[in-house]
Amino acid sequence: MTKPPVTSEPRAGGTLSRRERVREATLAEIKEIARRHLVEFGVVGVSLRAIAREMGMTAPGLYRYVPGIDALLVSITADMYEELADVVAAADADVPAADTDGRILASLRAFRTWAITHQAEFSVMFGPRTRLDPEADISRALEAGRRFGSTFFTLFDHLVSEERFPVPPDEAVPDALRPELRSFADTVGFTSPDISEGAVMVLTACWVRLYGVVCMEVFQHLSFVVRDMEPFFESELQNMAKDLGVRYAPPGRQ
Amino acid sequence: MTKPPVTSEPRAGGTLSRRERVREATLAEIKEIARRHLVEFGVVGVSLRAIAREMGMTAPGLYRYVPGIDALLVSITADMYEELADVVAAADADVPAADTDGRILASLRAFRTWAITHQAEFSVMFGPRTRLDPEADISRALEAGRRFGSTFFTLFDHLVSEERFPVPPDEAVPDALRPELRSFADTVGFTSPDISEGAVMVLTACWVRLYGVVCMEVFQHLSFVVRDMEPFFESELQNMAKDLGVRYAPPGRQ
DNA sequence: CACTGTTTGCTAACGGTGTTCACTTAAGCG
DNA sequence: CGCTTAAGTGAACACCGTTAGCAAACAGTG
Repeated sequence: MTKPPVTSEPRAGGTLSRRERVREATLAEIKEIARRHLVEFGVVGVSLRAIAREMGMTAPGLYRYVPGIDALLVSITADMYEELADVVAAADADVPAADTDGRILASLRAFRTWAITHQAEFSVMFGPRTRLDPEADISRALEAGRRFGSTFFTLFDHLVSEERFPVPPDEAVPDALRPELRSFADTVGFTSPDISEGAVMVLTACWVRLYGVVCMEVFQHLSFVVRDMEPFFESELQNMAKDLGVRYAPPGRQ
Repeated sequence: MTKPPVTSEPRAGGTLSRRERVREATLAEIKEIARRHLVEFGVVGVSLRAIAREMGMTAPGLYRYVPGIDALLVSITADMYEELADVVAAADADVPAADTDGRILASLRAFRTWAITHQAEFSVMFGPRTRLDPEADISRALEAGRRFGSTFFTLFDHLVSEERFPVPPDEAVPDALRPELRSFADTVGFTSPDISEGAVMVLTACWVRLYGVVCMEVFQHLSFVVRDMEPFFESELQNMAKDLGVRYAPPGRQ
Protein backbone atom coordinates (compact mmCIF):
# COMPACT_ATOMS: atom_id res chain seq x y z
CA MET A 1 0.00 0.00 0.00
CA THR A 2 1.58 3.22 -1.13
CA LYS A 3 0.96 6.38 0.83
CA PRO A 4 -1.13 8.82 -1.18
CA PRO A 5 0.54 12.10 -2.04
CA VAL A 6 -1.34 15.27 -1.18
CA THR A 7 -1.48 16.27 -4.81
CA SER A 8 -1.76 13.56 -7.39
CA GLU A 9 0.06 13.70 -10.68
CA PRO A 10 -1.83 13.70 -13.98
CA ARG A 11 -1.35 10.59 -16.02
CA ALA A 12 0.88 10.16 -19.01
CA GLY A 13 -1.56 11.36 -21.66
CA GLY A 14 -1.98 14.68 -19.92
CA THR A 15 -5.73 14.21 -19.60
CA LEU A 16 -7.27 13.07 -16.35
CA SER A 17 -9.42 9.99 -16.22
CA ARG A 18 -12.84 10.21 -14.66
CA ARG A 19 -11.54 8.60 -11.50
CA GLU A 20 -8.69 11.08 -11.30
CA ARG A 21 -11.05 13.98 -11.82
CA VAL A 22 -13.39 13.14 -8.98
CA ARG A 23 -10.38 12.37 -6.85
CA GLU A 24 -8.97 15.80 -7.56
CA ALA A 25 -12.35 17.35 -6.79
CA THR A 26 -12.58 15.56 -3.45
CA LEU A 27 -9.08 16.67 -2.53
CA ALA A 28 -9.97 20.23 -3.47
CA GLU A 29 -13.05 20.05 -1.27
CA ILE A 30 -10.98 18.79 1.64
CA LYS A 31 -8.55 21.65 1.29
CA GLU A 32 -11.32 24.19 0.83
CA ILE A 33 -13.00 23.15 4.06
CA ALA A 34 -9.70 22.97 5.89
CA ARG A 35 -8.91 26.49 4.77
CA ARG A 36 -12.31 27.72 5.90
CA HIS A 37 -11.92 26.08 9.29
CA LEU A 38 -8.47 27.62 9.58
CA VAL A 39 -9.92 31.07 9.02
CA GLU A 40 -12.88 30.47 11.31
CA PHE A 41 -11.34 28.64 14.24
CA GLY A 42 -7.62 29.20 13.91
CA VAL A 43 -4.97 26.62 13.24
CA VAL A 44 -5.90 24.58 16.31
CA GLY A 45 -9.46 24.34 14.98
CA VAL A 46 -8.54 22.39 11.87
CA SER A 47 -9.32 18.69 12.34
CA LEU A 48 -9.78 15.78 10.01
CA ARG A 49 -12.85 14.60 11.85
CA ALA A 50 -14.59 17.95 11.53
CA ILE A 51 -13.71 18.17 7.85
CA ALA A 52 -15.00 14.66 7.24
CA ARG A 53 -18.17 15.44 9.18
CA GLU A 54 -18.86 18.45 7.01
CA MET A 55 -18.27 16.38 3.89
CA GLY A 56 -20.64 13.68 5.04
CA MET A 57 -17.98 11.06 5.46
CA THR A 58 -15.75 9.68 8.19
CA ALA A 59 -12.26 10.69 9.16
CA PRO A 60 -10.44 7.51 8.13
CA GLY A 61 -11.80 7.99 4.63
CA LEU A 62 -9.77 11.16 4.29
CA TYR A 63 -6.62 9.12 4.62
CA ARG A 64 -7.18 8.00 1.02
CA TYR A 65 -6.48 11.58 0.03
CA VAL A 66 -4.15 12.94 2.66
CA PRO A 67 -1.44 11.20 4.68
CA GLY A 68 -2.49 12.96 7.87
CA ILE A 69 -3.41 16.28 9.40
CA ASP A 70 0.15 17.59 9.36
CA ALA A 71 0.59 17.01 5.65
CA LEU A 72 -2.76 18.64 4.98
CA LEU A 73 -1.73 21.75 6.85
CA VAL A 74 1.58 21.86 5.02
CA SER A 75 -0.26 21.52 1.74
CA ILE A 76 -2.73 24.32 2.31
CA THR A 77 0.14 26.45 3.59
CA ALA A 78 1.85 25.98 0.26
CA ASP A 79 -1.41 26.95 -1.46
CA MET A 80 -1.51 30.12 0.58
CA TYR A 81 2.04 31.04 -0.36
CA GLU A 82 1.12 30.62 -4.00
CA GLU A 83 -1.97 32.73 -3.53
CA LEU A 84 0.00 35.48 -1.83
CA ALA A 85 2.63 35.37 -4.56
CA ASP A 86 -0.13 35.73 -7.15
CA VAL A 87 -1.77 38.64 -5.34
CA VAL A 88 1.50 40.53 -5.02
CA ALA A 89 2.46 39.83 -8.61
CA ALA A 90 -0.96 41.00 -9.78
CA ALA A 91 -0.67 44.23 -7.82
CA ASP A 92 2.73 44.77 -9.37
CA ALA A 93 1.38 44.09 -12.85
CA ASP A 94 -1.50 46.50 -12.34
CA VAL A 95 0.89 49.45 -12.35
CA PRO A 96 2.51 50.56 -15.63
CA ALA A 97 5.76 48.68 -16.01
CA ALA A 98 7.81 51.85 -16.30
CA ASP A 99 6.58 53.20 -12.97
CA THR A 100 8.99 51.41 -10.69
CA ASP A 101 8.10 53.57 -7.71
CA GLY A 102 4.40 52.91 -8.05
CA ARG A 103 4.97 49.20 -8.52
CA ILE A 104 7.00 48.96 -5.33
CA LEU A 105 4.42 50.77 -3.26
CA ALA A 106 1.58 48.77 -4.79
CA SER A 107 3.28 45.40 -4.23
CA LEU A 108 4.12 46.13 -0.62
CA ARG A 109 0.67 47.48 0.12
CA ALA A 110 -0.81 44.38 -1.47
CA PHE A 111 1.31 42.30 0.87
CA ARG A 112 0.04 44.14 3.93
CA THR A 113 -3.56 44.12 2.75
CA TRP A 114 -3.46 40.41 2.13
CA ALA A 115 -1.86 39.87 5.53
CA ILE A 116 -4.47 41.75 7.51
CA THR A 117 -7.37 40.30 5.53
CA HIS A 118 -5.95 36.79 5.96
CA GLN A 119 -4.67 36.87 9.50
CA ALA A 120 -5.05 33.16 10.17
CA GLU A 121 -3.22 32.30 6.97
CA PHE A 122 -0.49 34.84 7.60
CA SER A 123 0.04 33.48 11.08
CA VAL A 124 0.80 29.97 9.91
CA MET A 125 2.92 31.25 7.03
CA PHE A 126 5.00 33.87 8.79
CA GLY A 127 4.54 33.04 12.43
CA PRO A 128 6.26 30.36 14.48
CA ARG A 129 6.01 26.81 13.18
CA THR A 130 3.93 25.55 16.06
CA ARG A 131 2.10 22.80 14.24
CA LEU A 132 4.03 22.24 11.02
CA ASP A 133 6.47 19.50 11.85
CA PRO A 134 10.05 20.23 10.80
CA GLU A 135 10.42 16.99 8.83
CA ALA A 136 7.63 17.84 6.44
CA ASP A 137 8.33 18.44 2.78
CA ILE A 138 7.86 22.16 2.39
CA SER A 139 9.48 22.45 -1.03
CA ARG A 140 6.31 23.68 -2.73
CA ALA A 141 5.86 26.39 -0.12
CA LEU A 142 9.51 27.35 -0.50
CA GLU A 143 9.16 27.63 -4.25
CA ALA A 144 6.09 29.85 -3.89
CA GLY A 145 7.92 31.86 -1.26
CA ARG A 146 10.72 32.38 -3.73
CA ARG A 147 8.21 33.56 -6.32
CA PHE A 148 6.68 35.87 -3.74
CA GLY A 149 10.08 37.41 -3.08
CA SER A 150 11.06 37.64 -6.71
CA THR A 151 8.54 40.39 -7.37
CA PHE A 152 10.31 42.57 -4.85
CA PHE A 153 13.78 41.50 -5.89
CA THR A 154 13.13 42.44 -9.49
CA LEU A 155 11.88 45.87 -8.52
CA PHE A 156 14.79 46.36 -6.17
CA ASP A 157 17.12 45.45 -8.96
CA HIS A 158 15.72 48.32 -10.99
CA LEU A 159 16.49 50.72 -8.17
CA VAL A 160 20.05 49.49 -7.98
CA SER A 161 20.72 49.73 -11.70
CA GLU A 162 19.10 53.16 -11.81
CA GLU A 163 21.35 54.17 -8.91
CA ARG A 164 18.43 55.57 -7.00
CA PHE A 165 20.18 55.44 -3.66
CA PRO A 166 23.78 55.36 -2.50
CA VAL A 167 24.74 51.71 -2.17
CA PRO A 168 27.00 51.24 0.83
CA PRO A 169 30.49 50.23 -0.24
CA ASP A 170 31.62 46.74 0.65
CA GLU A 171 33.85 48.14 3.36
CA ALA A 172 30.72 49.36 5.15
CA VAL A 173 29.34 45.83 5.34
CA PRO A 174 30.27 44.14 8.60
CA ASP A 175 32.54 41.19 7.95
CA ALA A 176 30.30 38.76 9.79
CA LEU A 177 27.37 39.75 7.62
CA ARG A 178 29.04 39.21 4.26
CA PRO A 179 28.79 35.45 3.88
CA GLU A 180 25.19 35.53 5.11
CA LEU A 181 24.25 38.20 2.59
CA ARG A 182 26.04 36.30 -0.15
CA SER A 183 24.21 33.11 0.76
CA PHE A 184 20.92 34.95 0.85
CA ALA A 185 21.43 36.55 -2.56
CA ASP A 186 22.45 33.25 -4.11
CA THR A 187 19.63 31.16 -2.73
CA VAL A 188 17.02 33.71 -3.52
CA GLY A 189 18.14 33.95 -7.10
CA PHE A 190 18.70 37.57 -7.81
CA THR A 191 18.06 38.88 -11.26
CA SER A 192 21.54 40.30 -11.52
CA PRO A 193 23.89 37.83 -9.88
CA ASP A 194 26.65 40.40 -9.43
CA ILE A 195 24.63 42.54 -7.03
CA SER A 196 26.80 44.04 -4.35
CA GLU A 197 26.67 42.97 -0.73
CA GLY A 198 25.92 46.52 0.32
CA ALA A 199 22.80 46.53 -1.82
CA VAL A 200 21.56 43.26 -0.35
CA MET A 201 22.14 44.65 3.11
CA VAL A 202 19.91 47.60 2.33
CA LEU A 203 17.26 45.31 0.91
CA THR A 204 17.12 43.04 3.92
CA ALA A 205 17.00 46.04 6.25
CA CYS A 206 13.96 47.32 4.37
CA TRP A 207 12.29 43.95 4.40
CA VAL A 208 12.84 43.53 8.12
CA ARG A 209 11.05 46.81 8.79
CA LEU A 210 8.01 45.98 6.74
CA TYR A 211 7.87 42.41 8.00
CA GLY A 212 8.09 43.73 11.53
CA VAL A 213 5.29 46.23 11.21
CA VAL A 214 2.99 43.77 9.48
CA CYS A 215 3.69 41.10 12.08
CA MET A 216 2.89 43.52 14.88
CA GLU A 217 -0.35 44.38 13.18
CA VAL A 218 -1.47 40.84 12.41
CA PHE A 219 -0.34 39.40 15.71
CA GLN A 220 -2.07 42.29 17.43
CA HIS A 221 0.68 43.26 19.78
CA LEU A 222 -0.41 46.85 19.95
CA SER A 223 -4.12 46.33 19.46
CA PHE A 224 -4.94 47.44 23.00
CA VAL A 225 -3.08 50.69 22.55
CA VAL A 226 -3.40 51.46 18.85
CA ARG A 227 -6.61 51.24 16.90
CA ASP A 228 -5.37 51.52 13.35
CA MET A 229 -1.94 50.30 12.34
CA GLU A 230 -2.13 51.52 8.77
CA PRO A 231 -0.48 54.88 9.52
CA PHE A 232 2.44 52.99 11.06
CA PHE A 233 2.79 50.87 7.98
CA GLU A 234 2.59 53.89 5.71
CA SER A 235 5.13 55.69 7.85
CA GLU A 236 7.49 52.75 7.58
CA LEU A 237 6.86 52.63 3.86
CA GLN A 238 7.74 56.29 3.67
CA ASN A 239 10.95 55.77 5.61
CA MET A 240 11.88 52.91 3.35
CA ALA A 241 11.09 54.94 0.25
CA LYS A 242 13.34 57.74 1.43
CA ASP A 243 16.24 55.36 2.03
CA LEU A 244 15.74 53.77 -1.36
CA GLY A 245 15.29 56.93 -3.40
CA VAL A 246 11.74 55.97 -4.19
CA ARG A 247 9.13 58.67 -4.68
CA TYR A 248 6.50 58.02 -1.99
CA ALA A 249 2.84 58.63 -2.70
CA PRO A 250 0.01 58.06 -0.24
CA PRO A 251 -2.26 55.14 -0.98
CA GLY A 252 -4.56 56.07 -3.85
CA ARG A 253 -8.27 55.77 -3.45
CA GLN A 254 -9.23 53.13 -6.04
CA MET B 1 -18.38 26.73 44.08
CA THR B 2 -15.98 29.56 43.32
CA LYS B 3 -13.55 29.17 40.47
CA PRO B 4 -10.00 29.05 41.79
CA PRO B 5 -7.75 31.88 40.63
CA VAL B 6 -4.49 30.92 39.00
CA THR B 7 -2.56 32.77 41.64
CA SER B 8 -3.96 32.88 45.13
CA GLU B 9 -3.74 35.94 47.28
CA PRO B 10 -1.91 35.89 50.62
CA ARG B 11 -4.23 36.25 53.56
CA ALA B 12 -4.78 39.33 55.62
CA GLY B 13 -1.97 38.82 58.08
CA GLY B 14 0.60 38.72 55.32
CA THR B 15 1.82 35.29 56.36
CA LEU B 16 0.67 32.19 54.54
CA SER B 17 -0.91 29.35 56.41
CA ARG B 18 0.47 25.88 55.96
CA ARG B 19 -2.42 25.07 53.65
CA GLU B 20 -1.73 28.11 51.54
CA ARG B 21 1.95 27.28 51.37
CA VAL B 22 1.51 23.78 50.01
CA ARG B 23 -1.14 25.09 47.68
CA GLU B 24 1.29 27.65 46.35
CA ALA B 25 3.94 24.98 46.00
CA THR B 26 1.62 22.72 44.04
CA LEU B 27 0.63 25.56 41.75
CA ALA B 28 4.29 26.38 41.23
CA GLU B 29 4.97 22.76 40.33
CA ILE B 30 2.14 22.77 37.81
CA LYS B 31 3.49 25.87 36.15
CA GLU B 32 7.04 24.58 36.23
CA ILE B 33 6.07 21.39 34.44
CA ALA B 34 3.87 23.25 31.99
CA ARG B 35 6.76 25.52 31.17
CA ARG B 36 9.08 22.59 30.66
CA HIS B 37 6.60 20.86 28.37
CA LEU B 38 6.18 24.10 26.45
CA VAL B 39 9.91 24.25 25.82
CA GLU B 40 10.19 20.57 25.03
CA PHE B 41 7.11 19.94 22.89
CA GLY B 42 5.90 23.38 21.85
CA VAL B 43 2.68 25.04 22.78
CA VAL B 44 0.55 22.22 21.35
CA GLY B 45 2.41 19.78 23.61
CA VAL B 46 1.19 21.32 26.84
CA SER B 47 -1.67 19.29 28.30
CA LEU B 48 -3.26 19.02 31.70
CA ARG B 49 -3.32 15.24 31.57
CA ALA B 50 0.40 15.03 30.86
CA ILE B 51 1.18 17.49 33.62
CA ALA B 52 -0.99 15.57 36.06
CA ARG B 53 0.62 12.29 35.01
CA GLU B 54 4.06 13.66 35.71
CA MET B 55 2.90 14.90 39.10
CA GLY B 56 1.43 11.55 39.99
CA MET B 57 -2.14 12.73 40.06
CA THR B 58 -5.10 12.90 37.72
CA ALA B 59 -6.16 15.70 35.42
CA PRO B 60 -9.38 16.71 37.19
CA GLY B 61 -7.35 17.31 40.32
CA LEU B 62 -5.57 20.17 38.59
CA TYR B 63 -8.84 22.00 38.34
CA ARG B 64 -8.49 22.79 42.03
CA TYR B 65 -5.55 24.97 41.06
CA VAL B 66 -6.26 26.13 37.56
CA PRO B 67 -9.57 26.92 35.84
CA GLY B 68 -8.45 25.16 32.65
CA ILE B 69 -5.67 24.76 30.15
CA ASP B 70 -6.23 28.16 28.57
CA ALA B 71 -5.91 30.02 31.83
CA LEU B 72 -2.79 28.04 32.67
CA LEU B 73 -1.18 29.07 29.40
CA VAL B 74 -2.15 32.67 29.96
CA SER B 75 -0.68 32.49 33.44
CA ILE B 76 2.70 31.08 32.42
CA THR B 77 2.78 33.59 29.58
CA ALA B 78 2.48 36.35 32.14
CA ASP B 79 5.31 34.72 34.10
CA MET B 80 7.45 34.74 31.01
CA TYR B 81 6.80 38.42 30.40
CA GLU B 82 7.87 39.12 33.95
CA GLU B 83 10.99 37.02 33.49
CA LEU B 84 11.87 38.82 30.27
CA ALA B 85 11.28 42.19 31.92
CA ASP B 86 13.62 41.14 34.74
CA VAL B 87 16.32 39.94 32.36
CA VAL B 88 16.25 43.13 30.34
CA ALA B 89 16.19 45.30 33.46
CA ALA B 90 19.13 43.35 34.87
CA ALA B 91 21.15 43.79 31.70
CA ASP B 92 20.39 47.48 31.83
CA ALA B 93 21.41 47.69 35.47
CA ASP B 94 24.67 45.85 34.76
CA VAL B 95 25.99 48.83 32.82
CA PRO B 96 27.02 52.00 34.67
CA ALA B 97 24.02 54.25 34.92
CA ALA B 98 25.74 57.14 33.21
CA ASP B 99 26.55 55.09 30.10
CA THR B 100 23.25 55.48 28.28
CA ASP B 101 24.67 54.15 25.03
CA GLY B 102 25.99 51.01 26.64
CA ARG B 103 22.74 50.44 28.53
CA ILE B 104 20.71 50.65 25.35
CA LEU B 105 22.88 48.18 23.50
CA ALA B 106 23.00 45.84 26.48
CA SER B 107 19.23 45.88 27.01
CA LEU B 108 18.43 45.20 23.39
CA ARG B 109 21.00 42.45 23.12
CA ALA B 110 19.57 40.91 26.27
CA PHE B 111 16.17 40.94 24.61
CA ARG B 112 17.47 39.14 21.53
CA THR B 113 19.50 36.66 23.55
CA TRP B 114 16.54 35.79 25.71
CA ALA B 115 14.38 35.41 22.60
CA ILE B 116 16.68 32.98 20.81
CA THR B 117 17.39 30.99 23.94
CA HIS B 118 13.66 30.82 24.75
CA GLN B 119 12.13 30.31 21.34
CA ALA B 120 9.03 28.48 22.51
CA GLU B 121 8.33 31.15 25.10
CA PHE B 122 8.98 33.97 22.67
CA SER B 123 6.62 32.40 20.16
CA VAL B 124 3.65 32.42 22.48
CA MET B 125 4.51 35.87 23.78
CA PHE B 126 5.23 37.68 20.55
CA GLY B 127 3.72 35.40 17.94
CA PRO B 128 0.10 35.02 16.90
CA ARG B 129 -2.37 34.25 19.67
CA THR B 130 -3.24 30.82 18.36
CA ARG B 131 -4.16 29.23 21.63
CA LEU B 132 -4.67 32.11 24.05
CA ASP B 133 -8.34 32.86 23.83
CA PRO B 134 -9.15 36.55 23.36
CA GLU B 135 -11.48 36.69 26.35
CA ALA B 136 -8.80 35.72 28.82
CA ASP B 137 -7.61 38.11 31.47
CA ILE B 138 -4.16 39.14 30.31
CA SER B 139 -3.77 42.09 32.63
CA ARG B 140 -0.77 40.60 34.44
CA ALA B 141 1.00 39.97 31.15
CA LEU B 142 0.19 43.48 30.04
CA GLU B 143 1.59 44.92 33.23
CA ALA B 144 4.82 42.94 32.81
CA GLY B 145 4.90 43.97 29.17
CA ARG B 146 4.69 47.55 30.27
CA ARG B 147 7.57 47.00 32.65
CA PHE B 148 9.53 45.33 29.87
CA GLY B 149 9.01 48.37 27.67
CA SER B 150 9.72 50.88 30.40
CA THR B 151 13.41 49.98 30.46
CA PHE B 152 13.67 51.05 26.86
CA PHE B 153 11.40 54.04 27.26
CA THR B 154 13.48 55.41 30.09
CA LEU B 155 16.66 55.09 28.09
CA PHE B 156 15.02 56.61 25.05
CA ASP B 157 13.93 59.50 27.20
CA HIS B 158 17.54 60.20 28.06
CA LEU B 159 18.39 60.38 24.40
CA VAL B 160 15.60 62.84 23.77
CA SER B 161 16.51 65.14 26.65
CA GLU B 162 20.17 64.98 25.68
CA GLU B 163 19.13 65.91 22.14
CA ARG B 164 21.15 63.09 20.70
CA PHE B 165 19.28 63.02 17.41
CA PRO B 166 17.14 65.48 15.47
CA VAL B 167 13.56 64.91 16.56
CA PRO B 168 11.23 65.30 13.58
CA PRO B 169 9.02 68.35 13.99
CA ASP B 170 5.33 67.73 14.48
CA GLU B 171 4.64 68.83 10.93
CA ALA B 172 6.69 65.86 9.73
CA VAL B 173 4.38 63.41 11.50
CA PRO B 174 1.60 62.19 9.20
CA ASP B 175 -1.76 63.38 10.45
CA ALA B 176 -3.20 59.90 10.58
CA LEU B 177 -0.34 58.76 12.79
CA ARG B 178 -0.66 61.46 15.44
CA PRO B 179 -3.58 60.17 17.50
CA GLU B 180 -2.12 56.67 17.41
CA LEU B 181 1.24 57.89 18.63
CA ARG B 182 -0.44 59.95 21.31
CA SER B 183 -2.48 56.96 22.45
CA PHE B 184 0.63 54.79 22.45
CA ALA B 185 2.64 57.27 24.51
CA ASP B 186 -0.18 57.70 27.02
CA THR B 187 -0.91 54.04 27.55
CA VAL B 188 2.69 53.07 27.81
CA GLY B 189 3.32 55.70 30.46
CA PHE B 190 6.29 57.67 29.33
CA THR B 191 8.65 59.08 31.88
CA SER B 192 8.23 62.57 30.50
CA PRO B 193 4.60 62.97 29.53
CA ASP B 194 5.27 65.92 27.24
CA ILE B 195 7.34 63.90 24.80
CA SER B 196 6.80 65.01 21.24
CA GLU B 197 4.97 62.94 18.68
CA GLY B 198 7.99 63.03 16.40
CA ALA B 199 10.09 61.39 19.08
CA VAL B 200 7.57 58.63 19.63
CA MET B 201 7.49 58.05 15.90
CA VAL B 202 11.23 57.51 15.86
CA LEU B 203 11.01 55.18 18.83
CA THR B 204 8.35 52.97 17.30
CA ALA B 205 10.25 52.82 14.03
CA CYS B 206 13.31 51.55 15.89
CA TRP B 207 11.31 49.04 17.83
CA VAL B 208 9.66 47.69 14.69
CA ARG B 209 13.05 47.02 13.16
CA LEU B 210 14.39 45.12 16.12
CA TYR B 211 11.16 43.26 16.68
CA GLY B 212 11.16 42.30 13.01
CA VAL B 213 14.68 40.97 12.95
CA VAL B 214 14.21 38.99 16.16
CA CYS B 215 10.94 37.52 14.92
CA MET B 216 12.56 36.43 11.69
CA GLU B 217 15.30 34.76 13.66
CA VAL B 218 13.11 32.99 16.19
CA PHE B 219 10.45 31.98 13.69
CA GLN B 220 13.22 30.75 11.42
CA HIS B 221 12.03 32.32 8.22
CA LEU B 222 15.50 32.54 6.80
CA SER B 223 16.98 29.49 8.46
CA PHE B 224 17.34 27.62 5.18
CA VAL B 225 19.27 30.46 3.61
CA VAL B 226 21.08 32.09 6.52
CA ARG B 227 22.96 30.21 9.18
CA ASP B 228 23.61 32.90 11.72
CA MET B 229 21.22 35.80 12.16
CA GLU B 230 23.32 37.63 14.72
CA PRO B 231 25.10 39.80 12.14
CA PHE B 232 21.71 40.91 10.85
CA PHE B 233 20.63 41.85 14.32
CA GLU B 234 23.87 43.71 14.98
CA SER B 235 23.56 45.48 11.65
CA GLU B 236 20.05 46.59 12.54
CA LEU B 237 21.27 47.67 15.93
CA GLN B 238 23.97 49.70 14.23
CA ASN B 239 21.44 51.35 11.92
CA MET B 240 19.24 52.16 14.86
CA ALA B 241 22.18 53.55 16.81
CA LYS B 242 23.08 55.84 13.95
CA ASP B 243 19.54 57.20 13.69
CA LEU B 244 19.39 57.76 17.42
CA GLY B 245 22.80 59.32 17.88
CA VAL B 246 23.93 56.40 19.97
CA ARG B 247 27.57 55.35 19.92
CA TYR B 248 27.57 51.76 18.64
CA ALA B 249 30.01 49.23 19.99
CA PRO B 250 30.23 45.61 18.92
CA PRO B 251 29.11 43.07 21.48
CA GLY B 252 31.76 42.72 24.15
CA ARG B 253 33.08 39.33 25.10
CA GLN B 254 31.44 38.51 28.43
C1' DC C 1 -21.98 -10.71 -19.75
C1' DA C 2 -19.08 -12.41 -15.83
C1' DC C 3 -14.71 -12.04 -13.66
C1' DT C 4 -10.82 -9.60 -11.52
C1' DG C 5 -8.19 -6.17 -9.45
C1' DT C 6 -8.23 -1.57 -7.67
C1' DT C 7 -10.16 2.33 -5.35
C1' DT C 8 -13.05 4.07 -1.96
C1' DG C 9 -15.17 4.46 2.22
C1' DC C 10 -16.89 2.26 6.32
C1' DT C 11 -16.77 0.34 11.28
C1' DA C 12 -14.22 -0.76 15.18
C1' DA C 13 -10.63 0.14 18.01
C1' DC C 14 -6.56 2.37 20.59
C1' DG C 15 -4.70 6.09 22.80
C1' DG C 16 -4.73 10.86 23.43
C1' DT C 17 -7.06 15.47 24.80
C1' DG C 18 -10.29 19.05 27.99
C1' DT C 19 -13.88 19.17 31.15
C1' DT C 20 -17.85 18.14 34.47
C1' DC C 21 -19.91 15.68 38.26
C1' DA C 22 -20.41 12.93 42.20
C1' DC C 23 -17.88 11.02 45.55
C1' DT C 24 -14.32 9.79 49.18
C1' DT C 25 -10.52 10.92 51.87
C1' DA C 26 -7.77 13.77 54.58
C1' DA C 27 -6.30 17.95 56.61
C1' DG C 28 -7.03 21.89 59.42
C1' DC C 29 -9.73 24.64 62.60
C1' DG C 30 -12.50 25.79 66.50
C1' DC D 1 -12.40 15.62 69.41
C1' DG D 2 -15.87 16.57 65.98
C1' DC D 3 -16.96 19.28 62.09
C1' DT D 4 -16.04 21.94 57.99
C1' DT D 5 -13.75 22.30 53.92
C1' DA D 6 -10.27 21.49 50.71
C1' DA D 7 -7.90 17.96 47.80
C1' DG D 8 -8.00 14.38 44.86
C1' DT D 9 -10.27 10.35 42.39
C1' DG D 10 -13.10 7.65 38.99
C1' DA D 11 -16.42 7.60 35.67
C1' DA D 12 -18.29 9.75 31.95
C1' DC D 13 -18.89 12.76 27.72
C1' DA D 14 -17.26 14.70 23.69
C1' DC D 15 -13.66 15.60 21.08
C1' DC D 16 -9.03 14.48 18.49
C1' DG D 17 -5.40 11.48 15.04
C1' DT D 18 -4.48 7.17 13.37
C1' DT D 19 -4.45 2.06 12.10
C1' DA D 20 -6.51 -2.39 10.66
C1' DG D 21 -9.74 -5.08 8.49
C1' DC D 22 -13.64 -5.41 5.63
C1' DA D 23 -17.41 -4.47 2.16
C1' DA D 24 -19.08 -2.10 -1.69
C1' DA D 25 -18.49 0.34 -5.89
C1' DC D 26 -15.83 0.92 -9.85
C1' DA D 27 -12.93 0.16 -14.21
C1' DG D 28 -11.25 -2.70 -17.32
C1' DT D 29 -10.67 -7.41 -19.56
C1' DG D 30 -11.69 -12.11 -21.35
